[in-house]
Amino acid sequence: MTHSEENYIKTIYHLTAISDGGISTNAIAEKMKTKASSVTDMLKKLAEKEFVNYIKYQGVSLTEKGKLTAKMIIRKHRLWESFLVEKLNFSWDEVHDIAEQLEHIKSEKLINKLDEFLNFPTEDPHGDPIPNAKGQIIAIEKQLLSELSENQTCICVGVKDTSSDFLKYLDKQEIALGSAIEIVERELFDSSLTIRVENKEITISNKIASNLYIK
Amino acid sequence: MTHSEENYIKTIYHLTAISDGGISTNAIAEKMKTKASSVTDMLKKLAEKEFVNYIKYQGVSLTEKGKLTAKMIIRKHRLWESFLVEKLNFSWDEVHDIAEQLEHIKSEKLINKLDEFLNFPTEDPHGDPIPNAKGQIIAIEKQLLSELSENQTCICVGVKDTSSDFLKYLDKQEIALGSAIEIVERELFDSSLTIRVENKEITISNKIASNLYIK
DNA sequence: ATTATAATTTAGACAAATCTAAAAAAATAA
DNA sequence: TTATTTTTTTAGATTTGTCTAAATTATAAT
Repeated sequence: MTHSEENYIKTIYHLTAISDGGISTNAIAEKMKTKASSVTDMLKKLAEKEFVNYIKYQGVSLTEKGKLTAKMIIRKHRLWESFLVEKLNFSWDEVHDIAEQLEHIKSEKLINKLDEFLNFPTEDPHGDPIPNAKGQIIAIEKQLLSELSENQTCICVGVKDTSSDFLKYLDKQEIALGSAIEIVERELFDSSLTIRVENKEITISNKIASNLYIK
Repeated sequence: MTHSEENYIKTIYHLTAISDGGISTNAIAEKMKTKASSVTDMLKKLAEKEFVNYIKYQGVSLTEKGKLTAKMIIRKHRLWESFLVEKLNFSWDEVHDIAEQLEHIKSEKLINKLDEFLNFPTEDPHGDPIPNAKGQIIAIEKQLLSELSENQTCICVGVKDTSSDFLKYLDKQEIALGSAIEIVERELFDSSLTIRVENKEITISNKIASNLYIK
């Protein structure tokens, strides 16, 4: 498994989660910032190695072997992110790029010892579930803040968008995983929300609210 | 800097420590288990990038830039080895291969935070010095056990050979960094030593004694 | 000093991962 | 249904790091 092969498999896995049916060559190319022709080449190789089901012009999907491989890469990525935040005191907007590198380190023993060292966390610093050593994912129940109505209260359990800009905005507003949020008012015109967090009232746009997972 | 370039620079650095003058193409090829022609190709590239001084047929040496690069790679390698042993409870014979991968992770911030997390260690699990953030190496005074005479006592501070076989042998004999060792008898015929470690008397060959650093 | 051997470099080839440009197939619109 | 546009694939080139085999240079031996 090369780094490149692993990156393709991971990308296909993530794209599968948000769209049904075969994943298109272009969708992969766009996500990976590469050219469609490069994607076609790689899909042939991954099909040859039985990580994907691929039929020309008809998109691609992961085989069981491919899915397990993807989940193990994601497990590594999220465990390393947890390590960086929990143990090395990185902030949650800094860890993605480093974890992108660390996820390719090859050693089953390492990742299982890291898991133990971190006390078998079930979610990473962004609230995303961490697959266990068998590749199983126990997803917690969650919904978007934008789906709640006035006067309801909830706990922030994750973010949908994980861009640095969004995460820094949340830091500024003192919204973190575990924060208690109460919906004070919903504006009908633009669906913006006035919420109470940490005893402060702030107004957030619908775009913000629809990128915050709560329960 | 590619992984391959980093590996060549590291190898040249290590070979420089044990031999004077220019490092030969063949020496590098042997150490890296590759072919001399591949080494020649890479030396040209490294010279182009000013990591090495290279004159055809006359061997190679690191420039100041190359030396600093080498030391930063070694810093990463040894800090990760320390992490694996201290925090993840790996034994000292298991960490080399994993650290070979981890040493290529690119993030200055990561390595400095790791350094801090480990409390700025000065030696790795094999007793080798860890270069600091500026690339400075503070080497501790040490000599080989084989150089000591009868009745002298000392403390084990490192190993010269770091092969898994040797380290496992030491584990079996309960010799670790920090162990107090007393020379009970030296056999003239083969220079083997009878030593007292952890209140046990054992006999070790000269080969063992000349791979143990003590002070 | 000449010859033989060893070390090193060059030349040319290959695999992996990428790209551009052109061709082919599929999807969409008229 | 035909034409146009978009998507996808192919063909051929490029870069990186490697290799083998041949040529060159250096070293050692007689």
